[in-house]
Amino acid sequence: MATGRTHRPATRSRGIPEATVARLPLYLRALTALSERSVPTVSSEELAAAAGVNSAKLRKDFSYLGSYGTRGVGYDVEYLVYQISRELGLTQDWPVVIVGIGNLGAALANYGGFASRGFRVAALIDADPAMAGKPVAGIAVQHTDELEHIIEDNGVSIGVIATPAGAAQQVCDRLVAAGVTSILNFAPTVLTVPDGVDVRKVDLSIELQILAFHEQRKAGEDSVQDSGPPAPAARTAAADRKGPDGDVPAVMPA
Amino acid sequence: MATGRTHRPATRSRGIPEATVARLPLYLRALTALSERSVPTVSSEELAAAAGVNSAKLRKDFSYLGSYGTRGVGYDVEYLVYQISRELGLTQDWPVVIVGIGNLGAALANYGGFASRGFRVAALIDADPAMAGKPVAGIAVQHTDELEHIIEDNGVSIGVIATPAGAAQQVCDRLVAAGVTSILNFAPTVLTVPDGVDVRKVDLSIELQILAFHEQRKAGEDSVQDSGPPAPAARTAAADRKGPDGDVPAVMPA
DNA sequence: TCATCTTTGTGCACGCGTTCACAAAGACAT
DNA sequence: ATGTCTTTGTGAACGCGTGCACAAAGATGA
Repeated sequence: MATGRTHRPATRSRGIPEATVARLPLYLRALTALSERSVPTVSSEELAAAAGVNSAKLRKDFSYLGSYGTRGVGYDVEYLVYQISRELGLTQDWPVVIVGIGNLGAALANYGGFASRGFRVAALIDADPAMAGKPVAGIAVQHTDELEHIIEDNGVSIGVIATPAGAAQQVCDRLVAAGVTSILNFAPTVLTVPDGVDVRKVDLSIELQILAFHEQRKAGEDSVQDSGPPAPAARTAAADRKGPDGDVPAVMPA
Repeated sequence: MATGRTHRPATRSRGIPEATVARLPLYLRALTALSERSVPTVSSEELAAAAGVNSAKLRKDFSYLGSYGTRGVGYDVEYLVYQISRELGLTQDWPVVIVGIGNLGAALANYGGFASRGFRVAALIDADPAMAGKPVAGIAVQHTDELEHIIEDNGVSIGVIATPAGAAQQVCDRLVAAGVTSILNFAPTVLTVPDGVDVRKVDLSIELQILAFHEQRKAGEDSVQDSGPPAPAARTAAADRKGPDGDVPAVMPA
C-alpha cells in the first residue's frame, strides 16, 4: 500500500478513522458496479463480499458516515453511492497535474481511472524541452518553467510526481510553493513537506520486496536453518564486509 | 499505499511484524544511498530521518532482525544492507512475469527499479495477438497462451497483473494454477485467491480519492460547522435525510 | 395489532503497532 | 581500571483497528 506520510498523529478527520477513509473508495467501486446493474439495494453481507472485507467492518465504516441503511432490508445503492462520493469529495472537480512524463507519467496520463471520478488532468509537465508541445494522451506537454503558472491558473491542489528520484524533492517543493497541498508520489524517495500537505506514495519496488519476503518464507519453510548471522559482536570497524554468500548486492533503483 | 490483502489474520512471520517488513525496503534504500557515499556507520536517529520514520520505531524494527548495532556508535551500513537484503530475500534471483502490456505494463517493464534488486523480468505476456513478438523494454511480448509454459519453465513465483479490470481475475486464476504464489495487482479489482497466495494491490484511483477526501477537508475547514454526525439518538424514521451540506441526493429508500 | 424474521448499528474485548523513557552496553579518554 | 558519554535495545503504556455477538429497528404477513 502506498502509505500516507504526514506527521498528523491521529487525524481522525471529522471523526472518520483513516482506515475507514481508505476503504470508502473500495465500497464506492463495488456500489458503482451494482448501480450499473440497476441493483436497488444490498445487504452489508453482499457488499462486504464484493469489496473483499468483513461485513461487520463495513457496517462500522458506514456508521461513521451516518445511518444510511434500513434494518431488515440493507442499503440503498444509489443513495450510498452519492453519500460516499460526497464524503470523498468526488462531487466536485479536481484538476490534477502530472509532473514527469516518462514511461510511467505517460501511462498515468492515459489511465482511464483518472478522468472518471472527478479527477481531470489539467496539465502534463516535463523538464525535457524536447517534450514540450508533444501531445500525450491528447494533452500537450508543457515545460517545467510553466509549473507555477499552471498551478495557479487552474487552481490545482493535487499533484502527481512521476519524475526520477533525484528530481522529486525539488519538484515537490515547487508544487507546494505554488499552492499544491496533496501529492501522489511515484518516485522512490521520501518527500519532505511542510505541515498541512498530504503525501501518499506508490512504490513499485517496495511492494515487490514485501512480496519477496513472504515468498522466501514460504519457500524456506522446511529447509531453513537461519545460517546464523555473522556474529555482530566483535567488529572493530569496516571489518567483515560480506555476507555468507560472498558479495553484496549491486546498485539501487534510479 | 498499496495494501496487502491477504486473509492471514496476524502473520507474524518468523516473529517479524508485517508493519516492520513493510518498512525494511525503506531502510534498505536509505542505507544503500549511504553506502554509495561510503558512509561507514549511522545512528538510528540519522537513518530514521533519512527514511522518514521515528527513531524508536526503527530501533525496534531492527531488534526483530537481531542485535546488529553497536551502542554508542550506531549501525554498520554495509553489514545492515546485507542483513536486510537477506531478510527480504533479495540475495536471490526472483523471476517475474508481467501480464498485460498496455501503457502501464510497458511502463513497468521499463522501470529500472525492477531489474536492480534481485527482480528479473522473465517474460511479458499479453492477450493481444498483434502484440506477440513485439519487443518492449528489449523483451519480446508473448501471447497469453504461453502463460503456463512460461511460469513453469522459468520457475516464476511472482506475477504482476497490469490488465484491464475485467481480465484480472481470470489471469490471476491462471497464474495461481500455474504455480505463482505472489501477485502484485494493478488492476482496479478485488482479486480472490486461495490460501497461501499473497496479493498486494496498487490502486491509482483509490490513492487519489483518499487525497481528495483530505483535500476537501482542508478546504472546508473554516466554513464548516461540523453539524455533528446526526445524533444517533432520536431520529424518527427517514426524517433527516440530508448531508450537512443541506441538499438531498437523488433517491432514497422507499 | 401482534408476531416473526431479517439486517442494521454498536458495545465490548482483544491484539497489533507506536511511542516514551530508561537501563544496559560499549567506546573512548584519563 | 575507572568514569563519562553516546547510542542501542526494550519494558510498559496507550491508542487504533478489528471482529464478535447481540439488542434494537424496521419490514412483512396474519
